[in-house]
Amino acid sequence: MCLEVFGDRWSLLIVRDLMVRGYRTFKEFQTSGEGIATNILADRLQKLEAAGIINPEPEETDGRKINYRLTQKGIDLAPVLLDLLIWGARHEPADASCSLILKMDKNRDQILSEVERRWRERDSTPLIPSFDAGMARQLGRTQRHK
Amino acid sequence: MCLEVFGDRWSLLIVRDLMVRGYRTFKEFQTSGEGIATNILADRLQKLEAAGIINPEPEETDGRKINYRLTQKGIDLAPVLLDLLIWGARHEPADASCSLILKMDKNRDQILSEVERRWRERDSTPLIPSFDAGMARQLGRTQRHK
DNA sequence: CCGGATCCGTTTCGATACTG
DNA sequence: CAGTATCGAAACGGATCCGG
Repeated sequence: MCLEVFGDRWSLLIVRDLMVRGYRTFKEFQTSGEGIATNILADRLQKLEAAGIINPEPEETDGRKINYRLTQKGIDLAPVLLDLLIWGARHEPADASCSLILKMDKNRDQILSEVERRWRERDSTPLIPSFDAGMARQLGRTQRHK
Repeated sequence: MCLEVFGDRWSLLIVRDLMVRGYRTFKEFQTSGEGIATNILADRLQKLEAAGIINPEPEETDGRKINYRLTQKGIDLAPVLLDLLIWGARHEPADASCSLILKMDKNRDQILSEVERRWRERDSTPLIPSFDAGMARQLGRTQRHK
């Protein structure tokens, strides 16, 4: 079942940050600005691992550090996220990045293969900025208290 | 933000049942087999309405009955669900319907326009059975107690 | 009957503090 | 840095009640 990923407020954000931004470590997620609590973060990382979506690999140079990385199954979520992004752009009040995102609908396949290439080659340079911006807006925390 | 839909265990199931199966009424969702509590169901229907994803319209012949229906914004979620389904089929242990679903990847556009046509013409006949089966397997409740 | 609303016990979440 | 421990807050689930 995929309700470990969807049906949860954080898992999708983690996947996004791994895929679109170049996040790798516990710390990066923690200070991501979304304000996830450490225990929840730890729990979600575990569950995503159990679901075969991410994989923790100790860094070679420094055994203490752990680098989380999407598995093939994880990177295969890219089409879902991209469609979600397009959906949001289409129905959100107009905004600068929306027209850019809607253009992405046209080169859908091209963008997806670019995402996959980056993942395969461990290329962590920032992805298309409007992709990131759109994702942030679309999936951003809903600021629920104070 | 779209976290009213994703980031919740039930909303996506409701959208699925509206889109793929022909569900329309409170009762149908309630007895859907997923075992949603009536208060939660009422709450989610309200929230989906507030998000502009569904629309309640009283039936003409019988004012008591209410028919819930996806809005344009709601039916536009079809690509996301379809990709989610394909993702699940690709990574779930092989199963009869998987190969069918993977074929859907090829006629993605065709299937999406068929879904939209059904919605536009209020055609509630069952959709491609393997679509439904896949969705049920993919999004089905995780049987969490007893 | 249908579409909820209300009450209440239980489970899960989340913020903060703390630890190896 | 990468997590546990704790504990109050919120969400959930079951049962029951209610208006049309």
